[in-house]
Amino acid sequence: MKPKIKDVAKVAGVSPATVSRVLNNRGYISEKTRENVYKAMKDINYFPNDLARSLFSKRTNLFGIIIPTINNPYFGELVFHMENICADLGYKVLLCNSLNRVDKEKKYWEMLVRNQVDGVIVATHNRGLVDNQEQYNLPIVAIDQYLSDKIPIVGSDNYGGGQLATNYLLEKGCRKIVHFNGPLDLETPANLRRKAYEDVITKAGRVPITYEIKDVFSQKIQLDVIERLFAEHPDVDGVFTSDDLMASTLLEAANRKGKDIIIVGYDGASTTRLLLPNLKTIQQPVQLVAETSIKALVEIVEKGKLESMPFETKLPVKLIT
Amino acid sequence: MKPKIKDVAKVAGVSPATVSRVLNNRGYISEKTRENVYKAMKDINYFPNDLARSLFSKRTNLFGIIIPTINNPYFGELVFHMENICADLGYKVLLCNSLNRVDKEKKYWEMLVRNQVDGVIVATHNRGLVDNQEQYNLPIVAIDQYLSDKIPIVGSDNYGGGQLATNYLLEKGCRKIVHFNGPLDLETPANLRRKAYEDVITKAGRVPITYEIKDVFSQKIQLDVIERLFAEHPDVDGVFTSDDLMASTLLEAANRKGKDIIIVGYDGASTTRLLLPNLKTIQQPVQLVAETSIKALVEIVEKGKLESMPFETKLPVKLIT
DNA sequence: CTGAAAGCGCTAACAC
DNA sequence: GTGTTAGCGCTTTCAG
Repeated sequence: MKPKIKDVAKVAGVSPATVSRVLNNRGYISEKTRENVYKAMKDINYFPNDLARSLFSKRTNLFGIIIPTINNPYFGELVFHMENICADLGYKVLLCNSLNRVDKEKKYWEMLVRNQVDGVIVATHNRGLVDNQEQYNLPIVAIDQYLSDKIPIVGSDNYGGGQLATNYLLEKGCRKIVHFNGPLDLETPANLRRKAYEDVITKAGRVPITYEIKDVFSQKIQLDVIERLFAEHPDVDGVFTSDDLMASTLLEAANRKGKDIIIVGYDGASTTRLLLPNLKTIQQPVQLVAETSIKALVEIVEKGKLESMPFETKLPVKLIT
Repeated sequence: MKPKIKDVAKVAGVSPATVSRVLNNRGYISEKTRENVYKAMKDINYFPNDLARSLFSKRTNLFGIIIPTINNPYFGELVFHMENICADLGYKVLLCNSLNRVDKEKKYWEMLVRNQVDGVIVATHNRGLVDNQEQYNLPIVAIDQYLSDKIPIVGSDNYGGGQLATNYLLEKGCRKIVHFNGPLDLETPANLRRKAYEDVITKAGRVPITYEIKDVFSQKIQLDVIERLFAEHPDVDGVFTSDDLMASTLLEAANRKGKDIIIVGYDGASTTRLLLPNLKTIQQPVQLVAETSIKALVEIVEKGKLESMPFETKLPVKLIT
């Protein structure tokens, strides 16, 4: 049986209350008893039960992080940083891969509530769940996504990124510049990448050509769209894709076809940079996104509201060529 | 204030015990009251407090997963699958990125114990921590790593993979085949990759040439070693690296130097395959590793011991060219 | 400075 | 079938 506070008390010859005080550095305790208690804890190999403490304190120091999938260079890096920062701040991370499936995500929300998490980071496109969030009444910070006008957002400068990418392609002398984007019905700020493309292209006196990839995580759907692109615009010589994985797939397909296309992706995660160092991309400040969002969440949790930062934060991106 | 069982009871006009019974489907309850209770829960938006339940039941349905870093194609995919399977089985995942740092890992262990996790999956090289694990007295399953003779291991067939890779390079007619491996002082089964290389090369009547990369996660150290390789063996024409990231770095360097080298990596994670589809590699059955290890852990947790599988499981790998 | 006792939210005997 | 009560491990008034 695991030793409990009572056991420590017995060994140290004091009352449970005293042990608790030592544990929490609360109230006045004589040096002598404090030592005794510490020694007793060591001796019987005692570790406090955080469940019991949390039950009382109503704080778990637990955050839920909901993302589509951790098996992705960007989210992998994002969660990596988040978890790191959390560990430093004394928070623990419950990982939730929703796969962008509403049913899964709903279960996760309920699970998180039941586990009394102190707050949640959401980076999924969860339409139709907003009411839930309100009902749960939890501190939440959203990553690059509008959930409700009460939930703060942290993300990158999507519009700026789209401009950077498109302008780069123009400068490089591309004649026919196309854009690939993810599902549009999701109303995420990421759609601003496309908007920027359209604006820049239009301003340059050209006609925007865009393709929508309904399911970003399906390789097959991506290939179908690429096929269509090559059929409809064989003379394409520049593409801005709204993420690096699309860019990579396209790059590969273009190589196979012997096509010379300048491709600019989006995200610039470290793994992608490592494996595909030559891929041009708009790099998001992942670590900064992690820091900013976790800091915001902690503030809401600990102070009850967000003070030190705006409701929506747009972090600067960088063109990498 | 969050509603509790007592509130539900009041609304439903029954006692807390009855509500609890409904919640747990325990004992006999009349259809009538059951309905009433459900309705009350809906009405006041009640969610059970799993902390309190766990405190009583001594089961949290929580697993800790300790890995070096989630920001890595292989571990990202591994944890993705693990979390998925856990979710299906009703377990939750506490994510721990140890960065292979003993101090961090030690903290994680203690944290997991205090949080009363039901079990732990460890995929880190944590020398000097074994005694801790025994002291904590927790169900543990290790991924590709010897911890103690009591902790079951799940991994891939490292030796077989090493053979596959080396034989492939021989068959391709490589004259000078070199091997890159990670830190050797760690005594992991992964060292069998190198052993297999040495055996195959020796049997072919050649002399093994190996380079050790002391820190797999440092790009700089990798580049230094590559530099050394090119200086010492400019005629190298085949390399088997003990992971794909090394392979990628080497590939890049070789391209820069205009060297024609056949490279075979190890891992074959989906992200790597996506970004670098032409990279030859020994692919680990990630999903199977995840399934096997989680299933083993669940068995230990729920039945008190491992019955359905051997103490050490070596899952088959595949050569991808 | 320290102990006794009540309570965090829930469950399981034990009664009726 | 349902209610009363004690207790999971811990913290914190309130006494002393």
